[in-house]
Parts: sequence; C-alpha cells; structure tokens
Amino acid sequence: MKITAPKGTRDILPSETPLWQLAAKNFAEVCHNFGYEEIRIPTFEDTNLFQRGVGDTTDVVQKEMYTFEDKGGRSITLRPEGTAGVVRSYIENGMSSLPAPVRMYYDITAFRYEKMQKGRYREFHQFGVEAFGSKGPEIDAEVISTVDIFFKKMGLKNIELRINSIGCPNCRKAYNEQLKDYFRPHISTMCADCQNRLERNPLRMIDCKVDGEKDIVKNAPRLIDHLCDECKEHFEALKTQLDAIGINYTIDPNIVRGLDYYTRTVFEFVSKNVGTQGTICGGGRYDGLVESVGGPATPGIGYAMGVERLLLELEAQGAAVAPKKNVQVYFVAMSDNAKDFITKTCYDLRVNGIGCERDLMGRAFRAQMKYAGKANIPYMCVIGDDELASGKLKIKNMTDGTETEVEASGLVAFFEGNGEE
RNA sequence: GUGGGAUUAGUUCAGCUGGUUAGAGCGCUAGUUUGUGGCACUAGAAAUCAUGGGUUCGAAUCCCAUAUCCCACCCCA
Repeated sequence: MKITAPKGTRDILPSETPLWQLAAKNFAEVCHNFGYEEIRIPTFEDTNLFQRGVGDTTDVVQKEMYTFEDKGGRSITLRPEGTAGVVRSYIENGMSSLPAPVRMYYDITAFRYEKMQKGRYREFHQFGVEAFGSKGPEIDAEVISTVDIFFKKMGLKNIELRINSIGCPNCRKAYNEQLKDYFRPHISTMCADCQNRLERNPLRMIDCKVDGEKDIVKNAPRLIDHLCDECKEHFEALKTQLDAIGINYTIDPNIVRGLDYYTRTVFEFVSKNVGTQGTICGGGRYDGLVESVGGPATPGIGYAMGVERLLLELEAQGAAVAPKKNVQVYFVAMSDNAKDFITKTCYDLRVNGIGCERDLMGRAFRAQMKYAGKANIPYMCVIGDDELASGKLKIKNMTDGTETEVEASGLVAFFEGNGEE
C-alpha cells in the first residue's frame, strides 16, 4: 500500500523553504523592533483551554478540533490557534507581574479538521502577536502597524486593511436584541443558515454570503452605530492613530470574527486576488479573555497571520524572491591525487565558513563541470597535476567566465565575505 | 457537513468512439576520445495507467464503490 501525506497536510520542499525562512526572519525582525519577544508554546494543550478560551459555541471548537485522549486519560487537543496557549502561559507564568505591556510573538503550526481548499489546510502555519495589559488604542494601532511594516518588508502590495469595532459585552448584548427584533419579522425570507443564526448568533447574519445582498440585510442596524460611548471613543481614537501613521484602511461594519473572545477592535488584512480565502491576517482586541481563562482581568490584543496564504499572495504578486545559495565554489578533480587535495581544501574552507562542493558521484571531468554549471555555483576551480605541482589555482567566475589565479594558501581570503548575503 | 471537477513516469500532460510492446516535453543518468560548464546532439533509467470489484474474447479507455487531489459553499489564518 502506498503511504501518502495525511489529508490536509503537505510537505514544504527544499525549493520552498528559503522563502519560509525569509518570511520568518523578517517577521521576527519587525516584532523585535516593536519590543516583542518570541514565545514558544506546546503543540497540544488541555482541551478545556480551547473550550474556555476560543469559545464553546464556535465552529472551531465544535467541529474542527483534533481532540484525543492520551494514555493517562487526559483530554488533549492539538492547538487550533495560538492565542489561547499564549494566554494560558501568560497566566501560568505570572506574567501579569511583569512590566506592562507584555508583548510576545510566535511562529507556530496549528491544526483544524476542515475540508481543505486553496489556502486552507488541516495543518497550517501562523505568525502571530499578542500584547497584554494595555487598553489601547495606541497599542491597537501599533499591532496593526507591525503587519503593515512586515508586508512592506516582504514586498507585498495592495493588501486591504479592514477594521471594525464589535463593542464590549454590554453594547453587544443590547445590539443583539435589536438585531433579533429587526430580523424576526423577515426570517422566513432568509436562508437556512440565517434562520439558525437568528437566536444563536444574529451577528453573523450580517455577513451572510447568501442573503448578504438583500436589502433587509443591507439596511439592518449596524453595531458600529450602536456602540456605547467608551467603545465609540476607542474606535475613533484608533482611526486617529492610523490616520496619523498614514495607514490606509476601510471601515467594514460586516467584519465579525469567528472566535468568541474578541471585543472592540477587530481587523483583517485581505488580499484582492487570492479568492475567497483572502484573509491573510485577522485579529483584534480580547479584553475579557485572560479573565475567562482564569487570570486577572487584563486587556489584550493580537492577531494571527496565515503563512500559507501570505506566500500564496507573494507568489500571485510575483514578489517572491529567489534565494541565494551558500555554496561559493565547486572543485573539479582530474585525478585521484587531486581528490585528496580537494577533500582537505574543502574542509579548510568550510571550517572558515565558506561553502563549497566537490564531486561525490564519481563523475568524469566533464560531467563534474556540467554539474557545477547546473547547480548554479558561482565559482569553479579545476584541480589537476599542474595545480598540485605549482600550488597556484585558477578560480573561474561562472557568470562572466573570467579567471583569477590564487595561491592555494590564499583561498580562504579570496572567498572571505563573499558568501554572506 | 453540502456541491462541482479531476487522478496515466520525479513532474506537466497526450492517449479519439475499448484492440496486441502505454507516448511526449521538462527533469534525471551516461556519453559526444580524460584541462574548462550552461547550449546542442546521442543513448538510457523511470509507469503494478489511484485502489477494489464488474461488463467484455479483450479495459488506461465503459459501469459501480472507495481513496486522494483541486475548486466552491460553510468556517477561518
């Protein structure tokens, strides 16, 4: 029987990893510049954490989690996202007594049992950021600007920032009632999903894909018009901050994030060409989350970015950069004596941090050169009896064909500083 | 969970209405007379035609089931 990668997983091949590494490096750099430090959390957690943190009624918890019992009878879940684990760690390690705000970023895999399609996998990668202790809105704007700067650094353009405020539990509760009263008389004209949502989660009816174009939905009262004074002030201040930075955004009253913990600020960075999985990054404020997971009342804000979607978009925009290889020089051997010399020479270069290759396949002279050419190695050096006798090596530049004569003892100096980017 | 399309060398695909040894491009290996590569030319390796049944004298081709992949709904990163 043929064994294949499990459904929803995929290999990230050597031809792709350089781009992943570049993205991770750029993301870390941006975060560091804002005072964020990396946290690494477990791949699996107590199932209760996600039920309490992400929310029992969400689709993610109800039908998408990889949950199993371990040999000790504990209910374990492969993390479906990163925020809950970071919050758990924040509480468990007493980070509330650290100087606030406590800011962390992460680079993780996450797991969701979903039917897959473009930009959606069962094992996927997220870059994320969480900041605890500040009520904002200045930090809201900072968090958003980490994404903006990261995208700039990756050469991504035309990503639309959409923001909204979904208020605090108080204004949302009042609004939910209003919404139910508004829709109830018209419910029979709406889709089956919406009929279900009416009592359970009327907020979602607003961004229904089926009924979304209907006038009933378009004219529905909007949460953003019914915020309490404090939430309204917060949202206005966030806009002022973004305007001050010069980050473009559109206000999208229909953004309703699917995880229960969000309050007030919610935002998405949306691609204009990745199709329906266009949300590259989504996040928001979660002022009640730490408390609901068992910690002290602590405001927080964060986001997660889908790395697969990020790279999909990079590719679509042709912004993906060709990685530079580290191997500087290929040694071609003309005799057995030359091979011994090359073995030693390669070792010496590598000890000094210079990348090099030599034949490992028993190839003939000409085939060795062919390999060096195809492998795109920038320099080639042929070692034969002449070189062994004279100690003078000819280094050929494969791009322009020019040759430079170098003493065997001067090889390291010749390539020094050449290999770094 | 719902719906549509697909599955043939490593890879991208061809193979018409069933007919004998299943093809090509790219990639890979070797060579084109052992002191200079990419190109070109020649040769070669590589496929239980996704799996299991069925129809038939005969199935990559027709039928059924299963699996996997892609796309959309839903959900979300």
